[in-house]
Amino acid sequence: MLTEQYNAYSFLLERTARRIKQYAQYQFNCGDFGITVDQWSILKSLRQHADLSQKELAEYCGKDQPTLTRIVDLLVGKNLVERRANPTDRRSFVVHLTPEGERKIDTLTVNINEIRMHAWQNLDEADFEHLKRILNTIYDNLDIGGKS
Amino acid sequence: MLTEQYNAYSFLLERTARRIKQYAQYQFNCGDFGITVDQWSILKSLRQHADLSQKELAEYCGKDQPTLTRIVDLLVGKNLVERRANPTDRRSFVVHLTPEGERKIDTLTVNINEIRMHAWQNLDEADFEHLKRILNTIYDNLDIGGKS
DNA sequence: CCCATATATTTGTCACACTAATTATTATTA
DNA sequence: TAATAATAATTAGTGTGACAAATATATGGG
Repeated sequence: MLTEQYNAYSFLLERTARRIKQYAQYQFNCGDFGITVDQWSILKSLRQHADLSQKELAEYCGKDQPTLTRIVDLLVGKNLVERRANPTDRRSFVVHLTPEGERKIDTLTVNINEIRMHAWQNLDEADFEHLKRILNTIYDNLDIGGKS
Repeated sequence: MLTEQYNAYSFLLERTARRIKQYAQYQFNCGDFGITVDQWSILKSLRQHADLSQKELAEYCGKDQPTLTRIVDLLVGKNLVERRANPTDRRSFVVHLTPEGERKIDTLTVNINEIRMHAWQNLDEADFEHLKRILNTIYDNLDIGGKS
């Protein structure tokens, strides 16, 4: 049965993704960063695009809205971001980095970049290009709703 | 900042893995398979290696033991597997496919292989080889405990 | 045999993903 | 304008992942 191999590839991909996250989270914990890997990705997104609405933030980070709501809850609890009224739409908030959030980013950026780098040892530019193309191909193959 | 790109690669990999699982689960739900993607991977493992202990099963599936315990609980609840006493070690069980579990596998295998295949359209053998090598390299780069 | 240590499983807690349903608000259109 | 549909955010429910602690059993050295 030849199609069995696709199961194997899927497995390999999921396993590797889990390991990347697990490794990063492990290092986060060792360094007492006081934050999870996913929370960090929200902060980083806000640094690059200030004051996004939760919906925009969800899309940008590739998370769904309920998940994003909860992550924002946790970040609010840590005083790293705050919800501000959206002047043009009272249904939505904009998520704003607090000064403490800004400081957190400045403090951790170098450490975290170094942690992230570990995954990619022994690989070269050509590998990255391959990987990027392959992953994007897969991603496009699986567009369920066609909402993009 | 050059190291930022590694964040992007990590993001891409996690996003693609999520999408693969999400797509498969979506199709599982559409087909009323009555089972999750992870539960399916347990059943498949048992088909290939009958009557593994939970620890062996966890290792083989790449899940940790508490997670596996809970998935087995769910499968037991659906009468697809059963826990049997391990004759050589009273601490452990062996997980055994019930006739209903066997039937479930036979019924779904063809459908699921087809679902899995969708992810890999527009890719060729060389791509698979690249991907496999790159993912395994990353996996090996991130061995935390060195327990393998 | 007794004790310390190791192992297999379970339980508890927190975080995240997905679905469905709810609420409040905005946009549309009849 | 009034009714309807669409949208942003939330909540609830289930499943999964990681980690720590608890329990029961095995195994080794004295």
